[in-house]
Amino acid sequence: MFEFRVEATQGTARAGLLSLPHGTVRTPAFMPVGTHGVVRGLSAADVRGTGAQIILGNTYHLHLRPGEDTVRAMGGLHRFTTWDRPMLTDSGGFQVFSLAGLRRISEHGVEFQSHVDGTLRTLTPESATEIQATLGADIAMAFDHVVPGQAPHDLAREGMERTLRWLDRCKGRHGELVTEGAQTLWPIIQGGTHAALRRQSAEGTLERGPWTGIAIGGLSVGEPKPVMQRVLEDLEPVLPREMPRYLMGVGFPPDLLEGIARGVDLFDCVAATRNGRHGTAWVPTGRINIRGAPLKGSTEPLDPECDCETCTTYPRGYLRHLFVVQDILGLRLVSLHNVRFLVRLGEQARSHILGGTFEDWSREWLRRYHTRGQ
RNA sequence: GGUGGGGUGACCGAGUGGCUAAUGGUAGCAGACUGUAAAUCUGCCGGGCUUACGCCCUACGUAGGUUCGAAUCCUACCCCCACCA
Repeated sequence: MFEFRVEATQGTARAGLLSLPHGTVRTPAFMPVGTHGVVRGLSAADVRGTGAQIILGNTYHLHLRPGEDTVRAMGGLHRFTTWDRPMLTDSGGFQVFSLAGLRRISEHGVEFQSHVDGTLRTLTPESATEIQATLGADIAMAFDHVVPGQAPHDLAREGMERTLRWLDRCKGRHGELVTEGAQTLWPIIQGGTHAALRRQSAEGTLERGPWTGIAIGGLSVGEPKPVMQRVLEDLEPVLPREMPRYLMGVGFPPDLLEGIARGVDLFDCVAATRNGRHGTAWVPTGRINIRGAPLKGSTEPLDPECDCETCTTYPRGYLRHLFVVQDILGLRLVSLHNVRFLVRLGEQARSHILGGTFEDWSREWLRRYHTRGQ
């Protein structure tokens, strides 16, 4: 249980197998985000059909609705959602960042004004851990303090140091609550864009181990892409080889490949479903605006190279029509494609790492994506 | 035939002497979105010229008129709607 085995490497890119209570995840892998216990707009069968091996849920959102006790009473997160494969719950740490303005941070924890009904809710390292233990995903995340990408050194240091102190509390509570083998807790590296802080965060985190996996948080929150890549490069040699690395909240297709090249094994991102709902689809030649005039009347598949339901069934002109008339089917179909696109990108990267062709393939893939096809 | 109301940019619809190339919507076009407060948000939206500040044309049913100045006031005409005969 909670084993990770690196099967092959190419440069710093890795292919591996992560064993979890509800199944094994072949990495690199993209994890669709199901904040409220649903990958927005998609059924569990839809998500299974994309080849996704593991999905996320969110502590803060599931705590508000329906409440972790309700989830437990219904048999836990897997039974609740009918998703029987591995799951991970995010701790609510990201909401410290995304709900800035609705929250107040102290050493004790974070006081949120619920975005649903305005009531005051407090999340602490202990309660976030308890909620996640009750929800019962395979992996729980430590409650961290995320700061913006442009955060100055002092603020980044404060967030990073607090995250370490909170990690001790999460770990302590998790040890008390969770039966060995039922759920694992992963820590999160912070430190903003500051190399020394990142290294300090990684070392401090590893000292507090052992861990079955480690996450890199606080990236893709407003900093330039080269900065994110530099942080990953700085961190790579510091992280133990036999530990899965999860880059939180990333990303767009190129970000996946750039991350994989720098040693990342797991990703999650809302962009696949959000962009899908907003009418942007990813294809090998870049992005496509589904509502765009050029798609009117087109009988081409969205992505001729894709094997998803959307691309093998509906022409572009029809997908555009669904967005124009604002039918919910359009949101589902494009979300479905985008999720499949990222999942497949992970699958392709994996097979190229195993075959020793990752670097060339990746370079060509990125060139084509950025060139924007005909 | 009479009385009353009305004709505004692709559409709906404000405006009733200067701040009006004309409020708002809709449609259209373009863009953004990275551990989900998002089926959301932003920009453009008469034509031409200019890198830009800006400039020039055309425009509020039609034609005339009043005025320094009119979508807004006056006259005639055309058309639409309601009610009465």
